[in-house]
Amino acid sequence: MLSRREEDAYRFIRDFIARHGHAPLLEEIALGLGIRSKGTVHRYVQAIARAGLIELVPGRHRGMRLRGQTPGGKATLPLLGRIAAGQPIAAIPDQEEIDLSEFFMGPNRFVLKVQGDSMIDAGILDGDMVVVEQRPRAGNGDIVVALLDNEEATLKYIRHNRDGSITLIPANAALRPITYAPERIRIQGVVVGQMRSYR
Amino acid sequence: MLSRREEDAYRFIRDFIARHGHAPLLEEIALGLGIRSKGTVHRYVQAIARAGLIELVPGRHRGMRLRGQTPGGKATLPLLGRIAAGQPIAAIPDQEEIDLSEFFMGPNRFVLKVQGDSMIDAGILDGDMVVVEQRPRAGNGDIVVALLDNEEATLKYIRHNRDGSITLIPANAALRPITYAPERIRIQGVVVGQMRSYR
DNA sequence: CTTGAAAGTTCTCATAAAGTTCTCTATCAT
DNA sequence: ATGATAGAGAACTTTATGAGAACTTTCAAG
Repeated sequence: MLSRREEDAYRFIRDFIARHGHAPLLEEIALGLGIRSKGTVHRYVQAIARAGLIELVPGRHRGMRLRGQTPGGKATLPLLGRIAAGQPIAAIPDQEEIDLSEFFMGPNRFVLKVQGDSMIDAGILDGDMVVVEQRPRAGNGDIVVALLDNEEATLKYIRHNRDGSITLIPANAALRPITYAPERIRIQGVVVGQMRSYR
Repeated sequence: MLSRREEDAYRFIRDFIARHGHAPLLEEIALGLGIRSKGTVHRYVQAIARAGLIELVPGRHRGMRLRGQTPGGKATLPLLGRIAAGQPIAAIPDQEEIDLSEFFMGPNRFVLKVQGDSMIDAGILDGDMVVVEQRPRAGNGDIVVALLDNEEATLKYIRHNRDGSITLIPANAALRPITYAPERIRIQGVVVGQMRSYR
């Protein structure tokens, strides 16, 4: 359990490492927190290490390493900023941390692993995970998990037509949209998120 | 069996922790309940602790911790199975769960919001979040955050050439790979994950 | 390989801020 | 009446925060 300033120091260290690629000096932390005494900063760093959030190499300059934990065991990562071609990383002022559980969690949700390339032009690749919210209805343009004739499940864009029929539209130039009678389609859920892990 | 006001205080504490990530001060609770005496609040907090609803670290500022945490706070979603065009959802036996923190969390990681289309063919779209692991070196084919001339940050595939030069390769047919002298490039990190939220 | 500046470590001191313990008063239902 | 519930506030203790001196170790320049 860190105190307020200790937490400030921890966040500073974390962002500093992400931005610079190496840990800050005590004096740099002090500057960042508006403190003049590096002795005080040292005390904070020790507390953070004792809390298990960083690893220390005593004596060594910049001798801190992050550990893969966050305060409170919460699944949060620092949101450093935006990256765009042609500009350095622009800090996002309003939001400092992204909470993975808030990003994806919700009632009636589950995850599916995607196989195939039918949604590749929508940025959903083979092997990706999609977060699906179970829901019997969807809006036009939603990406849905649709069960066709109670046999085939597919991941497609959906469009409800005037005549009541339903068109499932793949995001892949090699595939064609197909229109079905509404009774042949059952919507199992709507895609609300997508994630991918590079190994 | 808390009294009415004790229950009020408990609810306030719970909400406060959910909102701020740390426990409130006695004075903050007092303010929230419209009480002026922190002595009174202290009595309530003690009662709540005696009832086993929170854990106290005596003396410590903000020294409260929730107990009996609802498991709803865990960042896991059920992994139902695979979805592929042409087949029903193939249930994965043993209702697996996917832990978002394990999926993305790790030391030295941070998140960037992507702007632009330079990696669109790699399934990284404008507005996506990428999880970056800070690391000064990358392997061929990794997607990296590269700082060019200490000025421009970009997201590209990387290739190390025989002669020591470095080629940054966009995943967008409209853009061309460019080769740079190694001293012009600094690798800020390697993309280890990507996520997107549909609203 | 030496050496000195820079960085980390260990203290002590001071003050502000927060928690703890009291006592006192008032209301209200039994 | 009596005990449970509410609240105020004073007095006191402990933490949290910060400054800075003195010292040791690291690191890089020569």
